[in-house]
Amino acid sequence: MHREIPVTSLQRLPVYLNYLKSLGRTDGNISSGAIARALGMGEVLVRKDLAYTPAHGRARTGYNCGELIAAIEEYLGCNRVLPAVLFGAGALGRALLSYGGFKNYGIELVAAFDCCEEKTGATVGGCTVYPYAAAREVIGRTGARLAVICVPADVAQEVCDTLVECGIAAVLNFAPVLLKVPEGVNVRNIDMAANLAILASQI
Amino acid sequence: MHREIPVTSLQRLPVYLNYLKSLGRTDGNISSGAIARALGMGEVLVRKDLAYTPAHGRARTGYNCGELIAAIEEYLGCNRVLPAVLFGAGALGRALLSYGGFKNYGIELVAAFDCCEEKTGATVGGCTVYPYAAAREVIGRTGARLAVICVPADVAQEVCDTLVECGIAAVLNFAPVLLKVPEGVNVRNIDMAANLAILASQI
DNA sequence: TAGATTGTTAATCGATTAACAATC
DNA sequence: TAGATTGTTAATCGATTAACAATC
Repeated sequence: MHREIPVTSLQRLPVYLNYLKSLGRTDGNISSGAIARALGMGEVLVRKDLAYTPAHGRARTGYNCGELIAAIEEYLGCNRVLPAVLFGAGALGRALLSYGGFKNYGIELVAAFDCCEEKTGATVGGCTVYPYAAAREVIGRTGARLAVICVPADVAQEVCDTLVECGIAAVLNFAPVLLKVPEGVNVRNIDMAANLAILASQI
Repeated sequence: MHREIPVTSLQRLPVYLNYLKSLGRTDGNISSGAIARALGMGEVLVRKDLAYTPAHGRARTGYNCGELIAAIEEYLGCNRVLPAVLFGAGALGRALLSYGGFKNYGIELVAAFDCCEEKTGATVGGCTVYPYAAAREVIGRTGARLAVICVPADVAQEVCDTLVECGIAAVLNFAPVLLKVPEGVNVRNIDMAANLAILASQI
């Protein structure tokens, strides 16, 4: 029936979701054309993207706002609660632990880890910071399959290897290194400095 | 001669740069094939990407490591120092202010702004935190054309409008909103929660 | 020279856009 | 009904990959 969603489409779903939520109304309809104009994209693209979700538009009227939001949230899995762990309780790590935005997508940071003894034992954003040695036990106990890496670049691969061993299936990596992982483990990289550099080079 | 670089290629240049630097040698040669294997990409793609920079490989020997690093750095403008400002001195903003990685790309955060009076006046990562009212003066004085937005989603557009008025040409936006900007202003978005959600949905 | 590697031109692949029939 | 809008099939566009001549 439907082919698997392309990553490009998947990346746009949270954009639609943010926009729809920002409208602040769950009743009434909205057309793909209206969404497209608001976000500066093609309307066919919007319809194609939404077709991967359980959303179902109606000719002449468009999509019901509330239903559309619910459909995207269901597709992205915002309704279940998925536990995630974070490695590296530095400034960025602690910022992420304090950040409330993950719960909108049904993700909860349940534990943090740091190699530095001074940081372990503390609680940040409701998460206890454990030493690395506790990783296997805590990951096993919480059932986390999702991890965030905020450690310095030179130890990121080592940390990642440990995570994979502990059964982590997906990693959001903030360290500026390309992590080597076995097939079946999914990695997304966010290099904030590189993103700023790309903008700078275009000025 | 050369067409303008596609954004996809531009995004890979920092990846090559990180990898080459991680090798820790500036003498000796490296082939596009070796880079490709290490990073899991096609070797023709690597050569095409590098062809946008001033790098010049030699048949049979490949690229000189030091020259290649220098060429990518030159292309990305890592050698000049470009001033940038940051809006929103919350946990994420402060983490970015303390982060040392921008200087590798010739970018320096020179000032921060926050609407909260309690935060203004402080110094984080060598940056003074100013009130919003000082934006025009400080941006004018520093000559910053690059800005980072770390404010909550509901005020991001407002902050962005101010920035554009102050002559900012490029914005790195961490708020989960699609910013409306006039033509000629470049925006890149980093939605950290959405990135984690994309991974989570694929588990 | 022979062979490895570059740089470039042609082919392929996938994503976006255009066209349009279905339908409310 | 007429017209707006969806969902889908075909066309286009751009990026990646393959093929290959140049060359060190």
